[in-house]
Amino acid sequence: MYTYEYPRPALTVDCIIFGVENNQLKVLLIQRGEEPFKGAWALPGGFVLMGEDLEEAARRELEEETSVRDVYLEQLYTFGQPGRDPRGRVVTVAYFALVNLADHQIKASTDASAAAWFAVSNLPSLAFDHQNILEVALERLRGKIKYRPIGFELLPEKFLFSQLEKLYEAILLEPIDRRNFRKKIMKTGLLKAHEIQKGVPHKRGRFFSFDKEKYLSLEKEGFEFTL
Amino acid sequence: MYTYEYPRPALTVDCIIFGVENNQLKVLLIQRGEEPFKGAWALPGGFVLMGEDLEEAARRELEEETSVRDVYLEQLYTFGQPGRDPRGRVVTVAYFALVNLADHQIKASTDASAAAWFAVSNLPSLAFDHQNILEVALERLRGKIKYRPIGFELLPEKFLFSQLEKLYEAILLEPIDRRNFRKKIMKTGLLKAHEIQKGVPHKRGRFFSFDKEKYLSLEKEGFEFTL
DNA sequence: GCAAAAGTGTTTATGTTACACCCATGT
DNA sequence: ACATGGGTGTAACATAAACACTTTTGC
Repeated sequence: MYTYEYPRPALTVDCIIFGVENNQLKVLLIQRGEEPFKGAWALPGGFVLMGEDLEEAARRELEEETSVRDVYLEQLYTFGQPGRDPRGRVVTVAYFALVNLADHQIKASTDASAAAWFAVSNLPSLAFDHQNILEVALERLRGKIKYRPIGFELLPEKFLFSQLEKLYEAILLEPIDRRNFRKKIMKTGLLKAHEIQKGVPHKRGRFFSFDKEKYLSLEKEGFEFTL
Repeated sequence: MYTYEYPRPALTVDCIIFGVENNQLKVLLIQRGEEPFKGAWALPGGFVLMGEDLEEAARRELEEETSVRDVYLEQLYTFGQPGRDPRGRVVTVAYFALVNLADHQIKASTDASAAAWFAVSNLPSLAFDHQNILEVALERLRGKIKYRPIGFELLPEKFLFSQLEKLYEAILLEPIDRRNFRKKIMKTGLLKAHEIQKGVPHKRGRFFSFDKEKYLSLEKEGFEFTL
């Protein structure tokens, strides 16, 4: 009956996957096995299939190329400047993901010849306009972490307060006052206390976890998590 | 040389155009002249051409369908759920625009048979998933107006303080304390004073304009405009 | 003189910042 | 005993919230 008769740009998804390791913010990149930019590092991504929702496509590519599953994923921005891909008109919907490295082993597969974590402060040069995309993602992460509790997605289920603090420092690149930070986070009532750390050559800290259910219900009533 | 051989979704842009009239937040809709949803109200939009950037496409459609030009425009979100268009797979990149109704006369043209402003509190039922898109846009507007000076885009170049205040009330749907509001806005130093209103049957107010240049330079130094 | 909108300051409460010392543990 | 990171409170300061009356004008 009705169909569209227009030339169509190709449509892809690209993923910016953030993780924290050694108190540094890192991004997962894959090394391209094909031309163009063969051998260069790039964001994992690929084509959106016909019956597939955009987020679904992002999750599929994420898993195919990096075996990352069940992570926080959010649409970032759509990049469609003509000329961004030498093969022709390609529009890409970028997603950014937050994973905790402790619980995710990353391995290359499918058409990615290798996958590796790079500190955002020390990136290789990237294929296509991926450097630009990554900068937009970083900006979003730095902005959003101040008013949404997404930082917890980068930590293991149970974490020490010092880990949370160093996470914020790693992302925002500015020092945090330990006492004030703890007061503010504690006042939200969203951390559950767990057992105490053991086997360390100094005073033992307490483990905490983020109470996501409680957050989601408070959020509905207008509560805002702000740093 | 290299080309992509994949089925391609059709790619469109849709625009959510906000304006304020009689202290009410309104959206510009067009009445569809074609099937599907012939006769229904919809967001103005259309196909992205092959050599065209996404924002460029949005501006073109905006002008073709509503003769709106030179307005604030920002990418909102990309909607690509299979089934959102009965004609087949269509992915749309939504943009939202802010215009001041005083300076823009809206007329229908091209394939839109009519264009009209609707109060967001009293919308007709919309074609496709446009109601959902509009809700996302409203959420963005309500969030962003609190931390970026975008409200001024909805007012004429010179405005009274009371207009600014009513604008915020119309968008946020909550009352504002006139004195505190004025103090906060004035403290930014971003309003330029102009002449005094005349011909009104009550005390005359002063006109102000927003100093965008000053804002942009302060912004670079880390200044944040927050309500 | 009345109706309508403009303009203005002070007090109180709340939130934010700055800051330094002792504690517990493994080696 | 020492090195390492964990935990804690208070005072000063800054920001936000609550609140009501007087002014000017056209009719």
